[in-house]
Amino acid sequence: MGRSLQSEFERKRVRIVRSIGAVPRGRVSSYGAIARAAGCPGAARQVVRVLQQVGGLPWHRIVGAGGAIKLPGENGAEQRFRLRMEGVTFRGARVDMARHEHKFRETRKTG
DNA sequence: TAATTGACGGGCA
DNA sequence: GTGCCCGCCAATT
Repeated sequence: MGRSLQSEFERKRVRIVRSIGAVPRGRVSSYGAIARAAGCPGAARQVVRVLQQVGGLPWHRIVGAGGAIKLPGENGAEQRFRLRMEGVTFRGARVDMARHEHKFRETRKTG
């Protein structure tokens, strides 16, 4: 097969990028959930790296487990602002995950 | 080559 | 609810 030019890491990164991009407006997902959806369970830190490196992604829709905003300082404030602008509601300092967590669906046909 | 660093996650006191 | 520890992965130093 001809995809040998891409390393395993690069392919994982692509899947992570696509998973992040799949989170619709008004909904959120967590670092760990994105990693799992991309087929890389346990690679939450890798999701962070992608968010930092790749532009044009809905970075504000990615939060910590339980809906915690993990960005420090002004960046965290902007994330909350952007989420609110999309209609996302909070429960204290955290996103109301019960209402806004995005559910990824498997690539299974039998749905 | 080894140690350190991060927008992490989960278990436990 | 909070703080500490350990596991996790890759890039940097």
